[in-house]
Amino acid sequence: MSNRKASTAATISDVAKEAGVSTSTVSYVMSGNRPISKETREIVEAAMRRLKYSPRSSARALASSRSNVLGLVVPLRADVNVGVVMQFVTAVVTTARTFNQDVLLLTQDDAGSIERVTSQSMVDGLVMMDIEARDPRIPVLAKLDKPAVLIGMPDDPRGLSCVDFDFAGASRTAVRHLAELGHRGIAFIGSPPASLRRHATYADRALRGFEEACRELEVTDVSVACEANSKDLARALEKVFAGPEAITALLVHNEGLLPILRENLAAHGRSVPGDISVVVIAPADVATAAFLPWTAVSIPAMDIGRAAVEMVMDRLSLAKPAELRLIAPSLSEGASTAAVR
Amino acid sequence: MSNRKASTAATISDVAKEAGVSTSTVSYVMSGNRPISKETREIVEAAMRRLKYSPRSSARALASSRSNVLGLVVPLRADVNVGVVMQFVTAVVTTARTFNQDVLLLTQDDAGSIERVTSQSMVDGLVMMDIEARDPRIPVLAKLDKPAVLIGMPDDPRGLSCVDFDFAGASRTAVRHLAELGHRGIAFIGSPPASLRRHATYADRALRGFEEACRELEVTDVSVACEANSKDLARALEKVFAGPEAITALLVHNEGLLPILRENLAAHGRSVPGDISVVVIAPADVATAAFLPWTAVSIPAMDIGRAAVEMVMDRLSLAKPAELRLIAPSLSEGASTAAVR
DNA sequence: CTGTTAGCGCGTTCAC
DNA sequence: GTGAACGCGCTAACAG
Repeated sequence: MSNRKASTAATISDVAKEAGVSTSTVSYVMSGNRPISKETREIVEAAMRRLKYSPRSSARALASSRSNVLGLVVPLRADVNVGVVMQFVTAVVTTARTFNQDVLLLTQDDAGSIERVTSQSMVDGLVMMDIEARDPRIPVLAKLDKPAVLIGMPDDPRGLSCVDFDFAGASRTAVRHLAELGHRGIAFIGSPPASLRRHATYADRALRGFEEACRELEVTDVSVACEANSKDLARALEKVFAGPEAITALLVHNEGLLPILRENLAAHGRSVPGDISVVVIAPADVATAAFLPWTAVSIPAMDIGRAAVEMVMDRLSLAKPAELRLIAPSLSEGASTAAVR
Repeated sequence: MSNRKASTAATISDVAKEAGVSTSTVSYVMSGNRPISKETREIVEAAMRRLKYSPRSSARALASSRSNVLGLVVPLRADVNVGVVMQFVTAVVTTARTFNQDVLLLTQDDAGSIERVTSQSMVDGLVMMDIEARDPRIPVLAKLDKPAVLIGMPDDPRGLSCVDFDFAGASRTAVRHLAELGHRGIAFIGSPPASLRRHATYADRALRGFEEACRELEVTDVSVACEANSKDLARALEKVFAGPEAITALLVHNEGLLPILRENLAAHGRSVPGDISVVVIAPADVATAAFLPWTAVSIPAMDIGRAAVEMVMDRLSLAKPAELRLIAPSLSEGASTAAVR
């Protein structure tokens, strides 16, 4: 019986003694790696409960060469959107728990953290956010013996798994929707200049998709990068409306502008959607939380984060080969688009 | 010499062989727990480099009963500000690295995650954000054998270490500043109702500090909770300005409102600071990133996060007793306050 | 002082 | 269902 002073945490051999079996039996009960008779299993489980046993993760990791931890590299750049980042992080952590994995948080600027956690076997795999077109970390990751999944689509994935929202398709969907409403001049208000300069893949691809769609549909297009503040938005709109083109619609790919967009358009004498239609590319909750919901192509942060974790786990457990996955866009109509008049 | 095919990662005994010493010597070279002659040390270090040795963290953790990982519990509530959360997270991760610790990310809603990671010894200590006045997790934490630090000040810390910004003092500082400018009617626009309802300690304390300061200084006060969106802000301002009191200043403790505050005040026919003075309680970068910088009592997220980690490490390494630490507020004048006219 | 020997920490898994 | 080797690094005790 349980007559021990739990002065120190119970170990597997404490449980074995308490249950009157060997430690290997206890281990097999926990892992299920071998069939154990129902009676024995119940005795062991009761002993574990009585001793409040829980295995030391370090011992387990040492013996099994598995940490059950995933590394997640998050960006801390001023030009990325904290809201979107948090959504991804939440999705990754939540999904990881589903696979009985925990998440170690690594920051972009902590150079060498990737090598560190992987060479010390602190993590079984990695998920990386905010990938650039020619990201210098990709060769590093490709050499590792641990699976890595990129959230983003670099030019050359080097055999790494990648998953991302189809930002180009999102732009195309938005342009097509606006074109069908009769708009023949559309402006793209995009990511901050910094994001474009470093070729963050979401920024690049949304812009390219926009330009291609406009060319195909013979729509006049303007595009302008914009920081997430009122001052820069004013400058951007200035540029958009000062041009010779008659702009009657906007595609906005910059979540931080949404709270101030309507007012700034009003300052230019344009009401939404009466004078100008607006489609945004943003997480669904942000798009609908506005005073009037925006017509939006939503960034499915949860789906992307989930897919990223699934892909790491696939490579880990099933030794699946690398894959590229793009998540299809879908447009939901809000109160910010109307037929051109 | 290094004539081994690095088919599998090097271990400490590989290094020992390569250097012609015993494994304990290698260990002491790494830990510095005992003096090693310069020559030996250099031989060992060279061997480590040649074999690209890095110790398995699980083996190290098993032997030393230290994981070198801190758990960080972050809130994912809709009513907390993602920007502030990210700042804390960044501060905690950055500071943790300073102590050679990594950070495991736990989410609030993952019930039992605290017990799980501590009973499995996955973490050496915990940092918890978003504490409520009578937080149900506090008794749980107090029973653990791992040190925990709360970011927030609960009613009864039960011997846990706590650190927070002095929100009450922040409100007092702001009210005093406004009173000195001659304002005799001040409105407090606070956290979302949800935060107040669950008594998030920052929300409660900022409000209480405001009310006390107004009473002391004999200033007329109104206070209203507010969600971070335009619609609710409109309602809140309605309430503030419809009352019988002559309100000439606002104290805003809700970061999410800042991008839309100026426009909404304009809609009420009030310009800042001509008709109404505004002080905000917000992270410094948010307050200064606005079109015109706000007069602000800044939330020093970096300082708080750093202090939290330092306090966990103190308790871990130095076995220091629990302490309560409040970080003093300081007001920086921006372009949103002026003498009453 | 400097280096070594030996045992430990705790699960996992293969051979019987 | 069990015994025992194993994974890998730490450190107390001991020897030169």
